[in-house]
Amino acid sequence: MKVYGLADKKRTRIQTENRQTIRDAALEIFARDGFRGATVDAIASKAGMSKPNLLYYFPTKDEIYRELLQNLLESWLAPLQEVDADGEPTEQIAAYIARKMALARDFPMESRLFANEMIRGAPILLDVLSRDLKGLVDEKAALIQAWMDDGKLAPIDPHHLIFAIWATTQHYADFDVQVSAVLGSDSDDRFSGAATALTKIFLDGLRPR
Amino acid sequence: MKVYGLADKKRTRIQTENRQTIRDAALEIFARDGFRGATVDAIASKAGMSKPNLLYYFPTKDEIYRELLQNLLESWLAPLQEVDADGEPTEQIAAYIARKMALARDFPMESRLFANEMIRGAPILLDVLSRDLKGLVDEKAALIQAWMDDGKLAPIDPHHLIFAIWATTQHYADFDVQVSAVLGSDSDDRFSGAATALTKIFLDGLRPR
DNA sequence: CATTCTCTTGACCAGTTGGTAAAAATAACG
DNA sequence: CGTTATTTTTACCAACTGGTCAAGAGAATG
Repeated sequence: MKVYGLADKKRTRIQTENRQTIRDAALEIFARDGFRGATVDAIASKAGMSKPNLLYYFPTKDEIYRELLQNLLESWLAPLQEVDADGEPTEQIAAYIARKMALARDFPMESRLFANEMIRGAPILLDVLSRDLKGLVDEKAALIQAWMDDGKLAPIDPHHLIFAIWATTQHYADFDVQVSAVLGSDSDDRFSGAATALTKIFLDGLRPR
Repeated sequence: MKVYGLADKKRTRIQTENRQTIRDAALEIFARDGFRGATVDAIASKAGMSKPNLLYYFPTKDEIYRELLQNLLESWLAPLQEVDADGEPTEQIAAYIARKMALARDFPMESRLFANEMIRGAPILLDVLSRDLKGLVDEKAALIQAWMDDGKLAPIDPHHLIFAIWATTQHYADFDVQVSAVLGSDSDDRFSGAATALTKIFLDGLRPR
């Protein structure tokens, strides 16, 4: 019996365990080598099983990749969704930066997987990007714009503001080698230092008051 | 006669042309698929020549990749080097952002190539990162710190400030699909809008004055 | 404990991979 | 124009690629 049927929900204990082991291994490999550069053998080896055994749980390399991206998107959109129209604007932005920063710290491989998919032109995610993501961003951009119109925030194109928050936070996951080569400090210090600096930059900027 | 000798400077017209054609093709492929995902066949095909023909000009896939990274680094460090200790601080920062933004606009594939190398842990560039790059960044960070100590800029960890400028500008090259899926506007508008927004963010921040 | 269902393995396959060798075609040059 | 050096092609190779298949090992259940 094949295990990966899409509507199939009755899973054995072994199935549940092994599928998760495979996901974990695949995330590492895909995040580092990209879809084209990753091999089923490498994933199987990291998962501690033979290639045919892995392919018993997932039918194709493609299917593993798609499932990883699928799982990723939910947790990826959450921090922006939580931006609250009823909150205090600068507080909401600061909290959003903190949430994204925590995500970069705790799930760096997910961030790199996403970056890889973007760099190669988002062949899998393009649809969901221009539908769900665009919808959410437009909605929150409108909210931020309203805050600006009320004079509660300085007027800055809210779309680019959101991009800037994405870019700066994800940078610490995607370019971790570079950051650590330059800073040298340990991982915890880097992320907490980054969080402090980014909050200052986004809220107050560089020009002295 | 082999063509790729390192100390070999006497190049035929055909050699010069074909080596450049290969570099251009390889940049596209490596930037999209990463080192592991790129194939010599794909590069040769994009360059309009056969695989053995390509390998007459570059001995290995590795060699092409290394040469691209080599060429890249010079133009990559330049904008930061140009930050001038004798200039007006906020002006210098703004000009640096503008230079980096122009680079992202005009050389997006170079940016993606670099991003790919970082994501996979910088196996080729790690040394030069922790030597040359760290040296340059530390030097300019000290300069920025001096400006802050003089009260000419608000006090923000200058290393993280530099990272933030890298992240935000390169984002528009590396994540171009995402940005264009969300914004939809044409490329010129995206980049000029980004430049305006980023300058405001970095100089004045979000908190209304 | 026998039987059925699940899981794992080894052997295999066709296509692709990075790269080589030698010959054929072309260009450069005296 | 003949000769030499450069460039391109054709044929090839061993290793690797994603994936299949059938048989065997192991677990679950009556």
